[in-house]
Amino acid sequence: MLDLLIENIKEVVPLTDEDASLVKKAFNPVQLKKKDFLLRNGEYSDHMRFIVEGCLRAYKIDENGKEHILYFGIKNWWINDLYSYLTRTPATLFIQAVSDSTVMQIHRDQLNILYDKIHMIDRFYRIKTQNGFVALQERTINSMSQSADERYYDFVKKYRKMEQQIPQYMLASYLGITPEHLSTLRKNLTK
Amino acid sequence: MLDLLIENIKEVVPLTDEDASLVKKAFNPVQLKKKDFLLRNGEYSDHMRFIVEGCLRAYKIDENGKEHILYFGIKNWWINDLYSYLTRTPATLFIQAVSDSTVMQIHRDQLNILYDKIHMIDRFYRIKTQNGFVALQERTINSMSQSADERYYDFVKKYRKMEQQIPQYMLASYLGITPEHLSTLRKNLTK
DNA sequence: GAAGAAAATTAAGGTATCTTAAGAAAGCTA
DNA sequence: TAGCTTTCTTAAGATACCTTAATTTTCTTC
Repeated sequence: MLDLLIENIKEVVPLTDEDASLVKKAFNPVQLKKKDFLLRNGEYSDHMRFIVEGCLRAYKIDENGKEHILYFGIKNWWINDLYSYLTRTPATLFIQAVSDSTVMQIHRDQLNILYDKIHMIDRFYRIKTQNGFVALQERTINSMSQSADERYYDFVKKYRKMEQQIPQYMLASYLGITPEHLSTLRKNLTK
Repeated sequence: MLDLLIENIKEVVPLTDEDASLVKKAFNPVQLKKKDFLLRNGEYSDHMRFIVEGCLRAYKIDENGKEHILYFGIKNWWINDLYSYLTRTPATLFIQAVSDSTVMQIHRDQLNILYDKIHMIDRFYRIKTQNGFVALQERTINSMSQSADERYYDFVKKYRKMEQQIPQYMLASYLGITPEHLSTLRKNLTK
């Protein structure tokens, strides 16, 4: 499990063996059963989290009680309520296991120590966050310029693997439409 | 102009005088008249850019020829087509001056040198990007869970200053609605 | 493998936002 | 200040997507 994490980092920045060993010591595993919560609205998010196995979703519940999924995460992805983590305020997001999952997490205090000791850790999270920003921006553009069926079609094309792991009503929530509407879209697409 | 830039960095990370001097040498000014482009679709985005004065917008034109504004930037903000910058692919965004503006920019090659020399520069962009990510995520949530008039109301409340600098049709584009619709929303709000 | 729970489908009526088009207001430039 | 261009408004008809509710299908659990 730790090896996957170190590999993930080394794909982006170099680490000495000593660095890698420091990193390994700082992370702890969390096991989640399907539907378990990694984080709930109102709790503090004091960890950065890496998915070793499984599938999770980050979502928000609005004032009308509706769920809005912000993103999914699978093996090798990072997932968090970054706002809550950075500002040390209670989480506004829920993070829940879509299937049985394993996550490696590091406490903020530990990570801050690593930032100071290892220049490349700062760089790693810079690059990861930049990539995440770009992906989120892409999504923002698409949700502004495309219709629901185009967004659905693109999602399936891009994340076929993920699409097979998650129920349709979650995909609908991610796409910003109702499950009923997604259902009729699918019917019309296969016609 | 360079002082504003250094101040902006020092608000987030410490810099020695020597560091600051290296940073200063690496940035160059760009003057823009209203409606001038800092970047156009198809060009390469080889610089990171900091706004010293004025107001700019980053937008995309979709396949139907419609503009979608991703964000505005004012004094003290960073603005770029980060995707293009990071992947060295032609820009998909336009960045244009909404009013006469001054921008300080650094070439990727120069910035990469700074990253290696100054740990704190890696950290600075990590933190800036994390903040940007969080802001973009906030926007994504709002566009999924709020109606157009709520989004308009929130924007005005949050960015009163900016709202006064930009024409309404740009605000409509940012909010993801037509200028006609924004116009009717405004009429109904003040009633 | 039966019973209950969760998810997906279908369809009818409703609403937010869009499209088109035309006219009014405001902002530049000579 | 006049004339031209850009921006904003108004309104009517169109459409994408929503809401509600009932039915069917699939998944879970004992």
